[in-house]
Amino acid sequence: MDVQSSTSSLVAPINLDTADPAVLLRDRAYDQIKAAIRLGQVQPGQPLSETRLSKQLGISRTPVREALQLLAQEGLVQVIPGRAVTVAAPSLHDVMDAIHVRFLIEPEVARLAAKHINDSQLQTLLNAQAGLDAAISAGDRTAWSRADNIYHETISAACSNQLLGDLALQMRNRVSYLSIDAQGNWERLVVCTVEHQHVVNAIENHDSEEAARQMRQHIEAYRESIIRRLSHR
Amino acid sequence: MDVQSSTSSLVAPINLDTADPAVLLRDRAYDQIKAAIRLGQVQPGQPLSETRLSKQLGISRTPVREALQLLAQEGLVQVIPGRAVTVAAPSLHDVMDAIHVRFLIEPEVARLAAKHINDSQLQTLLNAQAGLDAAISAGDRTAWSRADNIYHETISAACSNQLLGDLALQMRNRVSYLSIDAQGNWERLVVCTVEHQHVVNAIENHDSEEAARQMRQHIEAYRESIIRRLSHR
DNA sequence: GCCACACGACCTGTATACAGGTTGCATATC
DNA sequence: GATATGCAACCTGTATACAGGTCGTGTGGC
Repeated sequence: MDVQSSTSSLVAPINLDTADPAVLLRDRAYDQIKAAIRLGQVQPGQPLSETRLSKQLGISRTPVREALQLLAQEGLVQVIPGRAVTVAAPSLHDVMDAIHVRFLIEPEVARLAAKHINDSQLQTLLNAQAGLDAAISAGDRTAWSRADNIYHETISAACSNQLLGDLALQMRNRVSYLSIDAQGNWERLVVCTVEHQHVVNAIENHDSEEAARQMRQHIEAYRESIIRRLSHR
Repeated sequence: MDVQSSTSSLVAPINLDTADPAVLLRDRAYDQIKAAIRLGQVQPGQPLSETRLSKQLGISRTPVREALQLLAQEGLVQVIPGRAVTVAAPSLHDVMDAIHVRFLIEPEVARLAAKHINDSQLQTLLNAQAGLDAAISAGDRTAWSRADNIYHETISAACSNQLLGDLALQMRNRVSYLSIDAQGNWERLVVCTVEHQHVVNAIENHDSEEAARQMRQHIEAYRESIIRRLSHR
């Protein structure tokens, strides 16, 4: 079967009438394409034709093109000039490089978050953790993934260094859509949830060093789970 | 005087005949605009009109627009949707955030570079250091800046983690064009050159820990020089 | 049966056209 | 003289048009 068949529309058309016209089409296209990649609706290596996407989204090529370039800058798609745009298919080496960066950045994000988090953010974080726990109990991968996103976004937002927080999210997004990632491995998700709880506890206690330590452990465990999974095959 | 007067062309027209047609106009526009910002030919806060730039470069708005969006993603320009694109004018807080990230990343870059640098890269690095020394002796700011760029680019390239190296360069570019930066302060440049030498020595000896330590000290000294300079006024 | 080549569909990169909104200035009004 | 108002230039966001190149297919030759 042709994987790039246009029979299955990867993205829903953008409703130009109801949506807020102040939101740029570029940004809406960006969100839709990014979501499609993260939900695994398009596989790594698969081509993303500007023309086809623009038809599916019901807008012109220009905003689609701009959205793809944003995604390329973030490493989610790969642009081969003059030929094609494909969903990025990072090598194992690339993945390890990204994890290395996460290992440098995220413990510091957690440390700062423990210091600077405000009440409302803390509440969001606790809710996200509760969502992770609930998803584990219910055996619901999708719900877990959704809560996980909120979890990481909240910590990043709480770290009081927007640049650092954004980088942390970007590094995470670079690999989180890959099948190599935790999503596929239920046992890893269970352990991961416990690790998350440790970080939350430290942040709730405003214990910066502990938060950093727990996050470091979390990333390290994440790294090892990937290595283990690969050598397993 | 009108700072955005079009009498002084900020960028040179792109020669469409001689240049390699395989290089996208977008990338050439990107290089030109980036250079203009880094050379201080356009000041932070100053508007960059797509229309005017496209006329000055002799190309259409499309590639100019794409170049500006790349620069926006890297934090060199700020886009205010529907209104204007301006040269980014980061606040002191923003600058400190970027330095914080550099403090996390660059020591690791130096550590890895000490491990993985190859002979050709090492030669380039030694040449760059010689260029820094020579520029100091000659009192030539421009030459120093040029050698400094090569210096940092070489270390980043040598660190064997392209993502990390690219991030390091990006964080540096975010602030290096500001007047707050070292460029304006000759004494800082002299000290900076010595610090660079220490890093080079460690890398040449393949002493990873020492390279990381020296780079950490370098960033810390850089941070303090900025604070000192600001409180000075 | 296998390889070379030509054709055609498609796609990207760039240019241009159009619409809506913003800014700044000049004029009018109080 | 200060403030409100209307207008005009300009600028961005989006759509569309055009040119060149790439890839796959199918045909012809061996």
